[in-house]
Amino acid sequence: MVTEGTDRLGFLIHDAARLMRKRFEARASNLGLSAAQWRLMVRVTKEEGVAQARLAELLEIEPISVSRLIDRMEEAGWIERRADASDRRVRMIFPTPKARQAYAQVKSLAGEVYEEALTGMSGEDRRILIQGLRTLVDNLSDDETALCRQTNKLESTAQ
Amino acid sequence: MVTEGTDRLGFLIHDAARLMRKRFEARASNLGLSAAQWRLMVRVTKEEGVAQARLAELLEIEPISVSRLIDRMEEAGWIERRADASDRRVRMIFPTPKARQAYAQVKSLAGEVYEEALTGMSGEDRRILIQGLRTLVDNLSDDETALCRQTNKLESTAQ
DNA sequence: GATATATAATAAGCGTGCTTATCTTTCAAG
DNA sequence: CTTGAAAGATAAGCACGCTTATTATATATC
Repeated sequence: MVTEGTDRLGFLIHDAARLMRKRFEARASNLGLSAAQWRLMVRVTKEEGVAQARLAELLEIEPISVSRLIDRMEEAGWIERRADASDRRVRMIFPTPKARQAYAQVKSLAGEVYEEALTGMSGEDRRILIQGLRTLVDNLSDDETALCRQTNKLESTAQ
Repeated sequence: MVTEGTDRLGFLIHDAARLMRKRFEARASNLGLSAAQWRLMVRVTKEEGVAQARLAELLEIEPISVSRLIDRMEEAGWIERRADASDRRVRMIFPTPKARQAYAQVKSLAGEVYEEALTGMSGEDRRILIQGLRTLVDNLSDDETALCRQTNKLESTAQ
């Protein structure tokens, strides 16, 4: 089954992700919040006190990447590490008051970017685009992370 | 107009791009070719002898990024720099025989990844997904790069 | 209880993007 | 010509992802 334009899919998605990140960061530049930091902030806000290792699972990045992302976010005053009394290996991550205050603002800012991105598309086409992206992500997710994906789905329906 | 799931668009596209790059690079690992290097190789193959500054425009990345990408690709034997006789500031970029030989193989490899990504989607949904991504990229492209996008479109229809 | 394995976090170093600054070369204005 | 602006390439240094290795702590097994 050959759909016209499919041979550019990788380039298209790469460009879409890049432009979306760029537009978001331009909007959030006054806050000094990057797209990666925003992704982490969403998780930490929904699940306060989460351990770094769990964050790495949720964000599907490596623990070391979380560690350094959190270094910068802690320095910028977005989150703070606290020791876990029951397991001294663990650092529990909490949003700061600054993060809690900024959350709603950044969320609506992200919504604006999405609306700009989808301008000119019908509701039905938007639905198919989103669903197509979900299918694509499912198709490309490794089997060994399937359990983790299930968990994410349950959470996202609960939000 | 609120379409269900739209509030996750940024996360979805980010994940899709990440997984696609990851899957491609896993497949191309025996060749030692990254996704970024493949994007550049496609351009250089279609337009031999292109200058680095022009490559930066085509790829929509910064000239310095092209410079370092090419450093590594030259070292790996994918491309070569040649001096431009008429303008000694310019480095003309050519694919090596090795690149020409690998091109078809990598192209079909990319096609396989796209097919895996789209598994389970109807032809019509694929068409809408691709068109939606095109719309999104157009919507988010800055006005100052509009001329460049026009150029790209003309080229891609000609391929 | 001692020891082996597993887990949480971090360190070191690389790839690919970025911004800002510098160097060389070209070209245009006087 | 000369001089100054523009353009091509690169350097330096940062963000955010990665792999591989290390340290500290928990836990399981003998």
